Amino acid sequence: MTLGELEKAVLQFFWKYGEADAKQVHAYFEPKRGGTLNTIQSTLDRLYKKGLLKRHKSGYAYLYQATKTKDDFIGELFVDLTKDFFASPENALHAAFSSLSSSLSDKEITELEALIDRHRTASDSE
Amino acid sequence: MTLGELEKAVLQFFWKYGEADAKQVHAYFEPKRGGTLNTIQSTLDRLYKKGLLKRHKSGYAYLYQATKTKDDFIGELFVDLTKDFFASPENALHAAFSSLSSSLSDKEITELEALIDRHRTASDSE
DNA sequence: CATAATACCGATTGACGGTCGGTTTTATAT
DNA sequence: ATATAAAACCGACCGTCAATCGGTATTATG
Repeated sequence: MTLGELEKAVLQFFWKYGEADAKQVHAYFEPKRGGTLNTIQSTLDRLYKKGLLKRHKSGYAYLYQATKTKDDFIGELFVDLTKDFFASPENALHAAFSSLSSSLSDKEITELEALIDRHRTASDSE
Repeated sequence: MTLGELEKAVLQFFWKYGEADAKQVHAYFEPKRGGTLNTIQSTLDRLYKKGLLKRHKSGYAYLYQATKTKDDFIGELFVDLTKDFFASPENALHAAFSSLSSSLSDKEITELEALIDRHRTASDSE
């Protein structure tokens, strides 16, 4: 699943603002980058067909919103593009952390550790 | 930086086998997927121009090898494709872990934690 | 039922990976 | 030095896909 620049920007829009129709999305992007309403509609439709947006009619227009949270999207994206290189997402996560760790501050490491502890506790109680 | 199927496979080859010339790479892939030596050469050249392979002459041919470890590559790839969505790689790593954590076993979590501890210790001693 | 608002269709453009034939360059052997 | 074999390099073509947008069909509403 490869995403274009506009597609990524539009996804970001939905994670930030929630729900919108093509007209609203266009109003948001037009000052920043130009382009017609049609272009936005195509992009919305492409993201819809890719399963990244869902929609329902409201009056004339469709109202779109993201199907996944940003975190889940990133998680899936990560799995998707490491699957060609690693046997399992765990291994890939391990690799990514190893590589990135040297640029992480102690604070960030502590936060990540806290996140891990939280998960372990949650999983213990199941 | 987007990689094609063959490009990914060739990178994997170099991480596994180290150093090789076009002929050797072709010999490796021909039984699996066909294709001429020229196709392999183009791919090698493309990866070279992308900075993912380095090379030096040896006799007639160039000997290629990966410029980055697999882990570093994955780390950079991760940064690359999260930079459109997150302010910092740390946030992205956090998100990816949050999303993926539910599918991690306790053993995997413990390993990740150990990895983190190791890094913290190393950084303390600097 | 008219019309305004939006969806939908189709064509075009630009990148890019994959593919490979043909030509040029170069390392080696005589 | 020169022939030749081996590899690099060039250029073309195809398929895919995101971006773009004009034009037409559809549909919600007054």
